[in-house]
Amino acid sequence: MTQAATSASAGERKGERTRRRILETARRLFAELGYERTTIRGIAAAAEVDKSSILQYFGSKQQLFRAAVHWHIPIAEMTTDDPVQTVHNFMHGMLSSWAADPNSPMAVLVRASMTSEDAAELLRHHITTEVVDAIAATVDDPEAHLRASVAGAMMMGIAAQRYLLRMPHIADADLDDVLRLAEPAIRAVIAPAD
Amino acid sequence: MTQAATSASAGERKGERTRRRILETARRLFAELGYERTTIRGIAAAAEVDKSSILQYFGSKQQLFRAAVHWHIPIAEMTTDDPVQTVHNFMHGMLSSWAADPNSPMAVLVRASMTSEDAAELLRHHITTEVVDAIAATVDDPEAHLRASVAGAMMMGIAAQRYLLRMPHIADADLDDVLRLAEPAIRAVIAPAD
DNA sequence: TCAAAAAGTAGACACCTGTTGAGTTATTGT
DNA sequence: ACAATAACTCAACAGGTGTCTACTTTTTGA
Repeated sequence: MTQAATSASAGERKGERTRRRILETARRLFAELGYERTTIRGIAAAAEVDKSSILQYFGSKQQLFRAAVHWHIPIAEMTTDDPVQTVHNFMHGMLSSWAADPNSPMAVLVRASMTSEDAAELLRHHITTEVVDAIAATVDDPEAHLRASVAGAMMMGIAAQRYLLRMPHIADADLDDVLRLAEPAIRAVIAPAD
Repeated sequence: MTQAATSASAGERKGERTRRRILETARRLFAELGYERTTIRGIAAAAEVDKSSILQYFGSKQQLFRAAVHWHIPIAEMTTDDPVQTVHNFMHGMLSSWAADPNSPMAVLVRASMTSEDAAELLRHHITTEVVDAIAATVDDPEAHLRASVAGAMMMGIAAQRYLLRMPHIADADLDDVLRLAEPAIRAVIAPAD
């Protein structure tokens, strides 16, 4: 029982495990409470770690937050020549990912962006360079970027009210029903030709 | 110079003036910073009032917040028989009111609802009973409430990204352009007949 | 096996929070 | 003019925050 017993699975340093546990717990709490109400002491208690360890690993609360909300959107696999299909991919991808994991980095960031300028700037940059630009590229129209932005805002509004705010009717409905109502509308925004 | 000099305009008690100044300042700060980051001391300093006066007038921070976000939507004047007109009234009314006053009670509440369950509950109740139910009443469809909710979510998404998050393209565009793109889409959600 | 390095812990710090209660000043009705 | 009352101010409390430093324990590589 020298080393193999506790360090578990792969030849993974012990620190990696706790680092990941901190990150997962932080994501969960940031998602539930927002940036301000989430405390380092709270994360430490939930992750069964000392508060000092968190600072040791991530430096500061801000840096921990940045690490927690870092995510990647597989744009290449979502954008197609067909706007109908593209809208469906984005919409379904976003909503089902939020449904599967209420603590998804994007949900956390959206929530925090309302009260933290730092978070807002991260979100603006991410959404603009990855989502809006990608959608706009598939739209042949002088207002392509505005159309993509409006469509993105609509999607985010639906996602926010369903998963973050949990508004009565929209949160209770089946995902398919929401998509069935929303998709044609969003398509109308980005597809001027129709 | 006994009383008319300082108590100003109407036969208004002195307390009314400061009460209103506190409320306006609170609205502004709650809008800029959200619920958590807005402090009673900060409001007191900005309103040039002692911190204790705020508690004297409103009891607690929560009660001050509730007073600050209390607003009324003139639904009766907005809903018509024509869904096209109704959608326009709601959309234009909401966006232009946010444009005119960035510290409108609704904007403040939307911002705070992301991090405060108390604020979220206020928003849910207000939106559901006033906006969603009103729109749903004009739609003849078994899914009327869901349709109204999805439409409302879209509107809020646009307003939030334009005025709260200040997303690049959607915040820079003319209001008319945004309305021109968004209205037909939202109409498509609540008017199944078309 | 055993020193070196990594990981984890305890305690304190300086600061800021909402809230309270007692005391002071200004404004009111008569 | 003057007592009654409303409006306001001051100082302090009890609790919570992020972060730092010094220390102890555990894990690691030769």
